Amino acid sequence: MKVREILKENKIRFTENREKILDLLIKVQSPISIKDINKKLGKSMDLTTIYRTLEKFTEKNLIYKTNFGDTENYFEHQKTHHHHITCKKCGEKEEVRTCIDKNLKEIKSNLKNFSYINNHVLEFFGTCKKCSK
Amino acid sequence: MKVREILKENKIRFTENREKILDLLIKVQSPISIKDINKKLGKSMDLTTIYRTLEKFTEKNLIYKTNFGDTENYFEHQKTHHHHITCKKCGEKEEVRTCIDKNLKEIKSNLKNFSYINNHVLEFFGTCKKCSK
DNA sequence: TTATAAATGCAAATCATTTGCATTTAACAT
DNA sequence: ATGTTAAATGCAAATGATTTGCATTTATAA
Repeated sequence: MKVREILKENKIRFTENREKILDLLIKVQSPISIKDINKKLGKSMDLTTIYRTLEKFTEKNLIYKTNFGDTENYFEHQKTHHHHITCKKCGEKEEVRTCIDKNLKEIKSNLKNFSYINNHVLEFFGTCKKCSK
Repeated sequence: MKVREILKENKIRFTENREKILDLLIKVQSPISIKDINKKLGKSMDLTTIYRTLEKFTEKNLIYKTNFGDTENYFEHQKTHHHHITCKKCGEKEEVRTCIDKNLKEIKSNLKNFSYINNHVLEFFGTCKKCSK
């Protein structure tokens, strides 16, 4: 699906900047920081715009916003929902196809003060094989 | 168990500051920000010390470090492992006793480049009943 | 009791993120 | 096609959490 349509479906006004950013995220298919988005786009737009755009995409659940324990946040477009495990020593990452979704119904039914779950952030941390030698 | 023993077990040198911080976290049993720790301790120690202490406790898995989508990080001592759901509108929180632990073996067995999982961060977001009226 | 590595406090620096505001632009109605 | 208007953008400056360097203090083990 074209970015133009995705934005329309989600009631997000189409702009060149948003197209560039979403195109990039769809292509990359892995978590990327604001700084790196900026670099990859040849610093063609203001950092502020990137911040605001990603915030909007995240609100609409178009992308997954996460954090790997370091200072900056990461954003990812996911064709299929998944999470990651990050090596605490070298930062290497691997996809984790978890099945927490299977538990969602049960989790929901146990909630007292919430009517529904919008999204969740799940990250694993460990030591990769290289670093544990 | 006394803080003194906990620290010893985890090979963390005992100090008055660490005792105060861990005592507080054990008492509170809910996520608390650095600022609030500072307040609750009557600003009796430097913020830097709190940062460094919490980092150390987190490394040793004595406490759970997390983030609820806002600017600051939160730290929690958990008698029984759990997570939270946070209302996107008002920030209200509720405990979520998830069963992701049940999935850990399966997750581990699917990892290619990791020898083990050290810890995980899981947070849910949604709308609380009050706010969804 | 002493030696020593580690912890602390303080001040200053860092760095991701946010804000205000003037300007530009996409979307929609005319 | 054009004008209107709310929303998006860029820029500069502010914010605020977190980190760093360094001199001083303190807990631990010989």
